[in-house]
Amino acid sequence: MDDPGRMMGGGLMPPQPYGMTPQGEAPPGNENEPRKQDIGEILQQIMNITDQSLDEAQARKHTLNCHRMKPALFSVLCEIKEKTVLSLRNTQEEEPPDPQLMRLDNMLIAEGVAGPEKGGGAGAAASGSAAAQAGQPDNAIEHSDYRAKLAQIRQIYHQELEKYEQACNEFTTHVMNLLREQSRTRPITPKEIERMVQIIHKKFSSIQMQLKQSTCEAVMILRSRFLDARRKRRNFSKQASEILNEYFYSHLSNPYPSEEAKEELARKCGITVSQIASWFANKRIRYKRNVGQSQEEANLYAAKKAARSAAYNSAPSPITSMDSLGYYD
DNA sequence: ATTTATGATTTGCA
DNA sequence: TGCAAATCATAAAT
Repeated sequence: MDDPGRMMGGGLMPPQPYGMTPQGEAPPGNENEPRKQDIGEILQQIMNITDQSLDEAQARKHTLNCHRMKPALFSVLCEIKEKTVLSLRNTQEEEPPDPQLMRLDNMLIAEGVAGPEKGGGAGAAASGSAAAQAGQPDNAIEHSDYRAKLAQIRQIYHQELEKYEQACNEFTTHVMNLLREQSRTRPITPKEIERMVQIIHKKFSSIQMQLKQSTCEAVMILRSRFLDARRKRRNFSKQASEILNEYFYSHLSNPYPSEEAKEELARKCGITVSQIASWFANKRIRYKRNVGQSQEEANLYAAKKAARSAAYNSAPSPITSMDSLGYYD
């Protein structure tokens, strides 16, 4: 008999399935190659995106977004980010209020530039009341001039500030849109967007600080120009000159007002006692220099005084005290 | 642009 | 310290 076993044995030889690989380790090299290539390509496209025209870029973006590898790329980026974000964690610094900026802000408010719009400024009001004992057209004129200039500065300041504010907002929304759009392609947390916004604001606020700086400078210059006595001399008001001249020509024989008289004149003219003294010193020396020419003026004021005396005699005015010194001559 | 008027400062005197 | 005189600096007029 035959040997079925043999047959069996031979027959049992497992058939070699050609071309049939055990599943699993099949084409790792085979498919990895094109994937790498894809990513490189995609990255290249991303890099090039800024060089392209808008329409083109739009189209490319679209194809990128629809690319079958996009989710993979996204997750890779996520992974990378996961690793690096830890190192970025602590870059979250508290925003310390800049002392310099606060100084500028305080000053602008104090000067009435940054504060309430039509308040007129506390400083101006204070100095105004300090000098408001007697009606003083002189100071009032100077003050209104000062106020006008200050208002001008304030207007420009607010104008510029608003401009910056607007530009900042515009830029911020622009960047936010950009980031939001990019967040479809790469992972961006809201925190990051917030941080970016903060950075932008910081940049713009530094520009604003420059504005505040120069505004402060302008205010300082304005102050020194108007409020410093010596810098820019201002003539006394017509009224003050009248009063002084009347006194001078009424006391031509002895044009040396006493301390009390000086105070009275200072009060009436709205200037200081030392200014009165200075005025009389100048007047005396300049009168003496050319008595002839001053004679006309002397007559003028003598006539005025006479007229005033007559007016007083018929209807006494509420003005009192030292004024009566002008009566005799 | 130049001159004059005028308020402020400086100097020296008593 | 208060003043005269000279001088400075700027506003106002020419």
